[in-house]
Amino acid sequence: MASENVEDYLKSIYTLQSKEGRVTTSSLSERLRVSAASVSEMIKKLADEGSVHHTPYKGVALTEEGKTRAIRIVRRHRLWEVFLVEVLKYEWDEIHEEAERLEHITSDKLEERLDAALGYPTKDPHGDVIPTREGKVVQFGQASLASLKVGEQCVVSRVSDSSPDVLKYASKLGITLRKKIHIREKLEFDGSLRVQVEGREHFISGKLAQHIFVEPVADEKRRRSKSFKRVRTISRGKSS
Amino acid sequence: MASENVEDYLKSIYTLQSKEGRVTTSSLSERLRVSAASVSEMIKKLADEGSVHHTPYKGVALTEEGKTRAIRIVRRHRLWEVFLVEVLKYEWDEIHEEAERLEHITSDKLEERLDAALGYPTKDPHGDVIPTREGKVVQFGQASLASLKVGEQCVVSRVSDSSPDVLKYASKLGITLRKKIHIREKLEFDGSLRVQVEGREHFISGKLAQHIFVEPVADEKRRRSKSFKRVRTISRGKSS
DNA sequence: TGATTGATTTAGGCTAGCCTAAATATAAGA
DNA sequence: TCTTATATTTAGGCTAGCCTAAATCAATCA
Repeated sequence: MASENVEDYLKSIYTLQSKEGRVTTSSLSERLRVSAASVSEMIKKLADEGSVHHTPYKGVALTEEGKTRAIRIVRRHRLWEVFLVEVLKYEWDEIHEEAERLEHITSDKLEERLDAALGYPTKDPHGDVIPTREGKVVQFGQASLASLKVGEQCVVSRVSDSSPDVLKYASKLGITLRKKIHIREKLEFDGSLRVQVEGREHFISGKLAQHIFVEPVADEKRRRSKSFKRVRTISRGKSS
Repeated sequence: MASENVEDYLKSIYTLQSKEGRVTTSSLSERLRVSAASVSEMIKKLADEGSVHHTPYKGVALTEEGKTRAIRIVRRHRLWEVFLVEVLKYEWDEIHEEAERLEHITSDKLEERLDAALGYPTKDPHGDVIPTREGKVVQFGQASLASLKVGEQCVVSRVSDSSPDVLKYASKLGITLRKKIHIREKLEFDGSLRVQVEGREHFISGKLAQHIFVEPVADEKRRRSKSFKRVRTISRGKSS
């Protein structure tokens, strides 16, 4: 496979592409903590090898091949995260760095065996979907907790893994996957919330609420029948 | 920690030191498949940072610090090997390469958790001793199968992991850890043996016999007492 | 429109490790 | 002892990725 550095670029491009649409030299520079000049060089290299399309001064986009490679790395990352939590008893805020290293040295066989040993999980410990080996990413629509109104109830389906501190704090409040949340109060001017989780009440800033994603409370029976948005499959075609 | 390359050098020096005593530029060059010139450069670097003693034109030896680091890597390598066999169901001839990569990206915490999850194993799947976290390597004396005489019996305690082919062949003959072997015949001129294992007889070359290490047959009773609370399969609470 | 500003790319350098070829040290044999 | 063969080291180069500084492009605003 490719070098670790190349893999990191591909993965970052993939993530930024899904999250923001456009991927620029500077966004990559910031994300990878590398100078814009270095990014520019690497982009040229990636374009030469056919992993990205590059329009100078405009931005990059993954080619089909680049996207496939990126998704594969994301898959490995998330499988390792499941392993770290389920088998090695890590907390969900401790796993990112470890998975970041493990993903790059994972052979096809190792990926396969790990997947099997874990029971073919479909989500990582933060609730992010684990792409299939074929590169299919089945993303269920999710609403941010920040979008709910007073009186509504919901169930936590994902917490953004962008910051370990957020994760740590969320779990301290009892906000972990599959927990039920009631919105008790909402301050419109700053988006902050008073919520109830497991019988306890907490105040949550609008900022934090944006990192927490939820689904409607479902009956045990027909759990998957509803979601706030449409179920959607991001496959090889368009992202986001 | 150090770079992957430095770690590989330290580990190789450690292994060669244990096996042959003296460690030369050329032996490292051969083992690491790198030119002698490159080895010479790296040795200078390692000497400068205090990991090895170097007498130009004579050879290298690990300092205490270098040895500690090398043993730590060996420990990680062997823990991963146990993991690959016990948890991911690899065969013992498939694990070396994977462990070779995993060992370099293993944080202290990961090492600790892995060790715990595996039930603090003391030997890897080939029978090699796993150094403790403090760097203690408890090596029990072992005789090579090649040193036994006709009529003797023994129990397999280790099989050299220097070649996957040897491992594969050995397991095909039923020669795996803790198996009992009877020496039925020995040809002195080439050291080859006729042995009985699990009721079947096989011919074994002297060369192969040198890769198989054995202990005297022990009482059934005493052997059982080892703790076996290892993770053999992964049982998980919830699978998202 | 044309100047300014910010983003991007190019130029020129650095390091870690690798290489081959050349120089040098040791050891072994005449 | 002297010569020769072999092992080791040094010299000089290469690549991948990183950097800063300088040059260039594009987009916006006067």
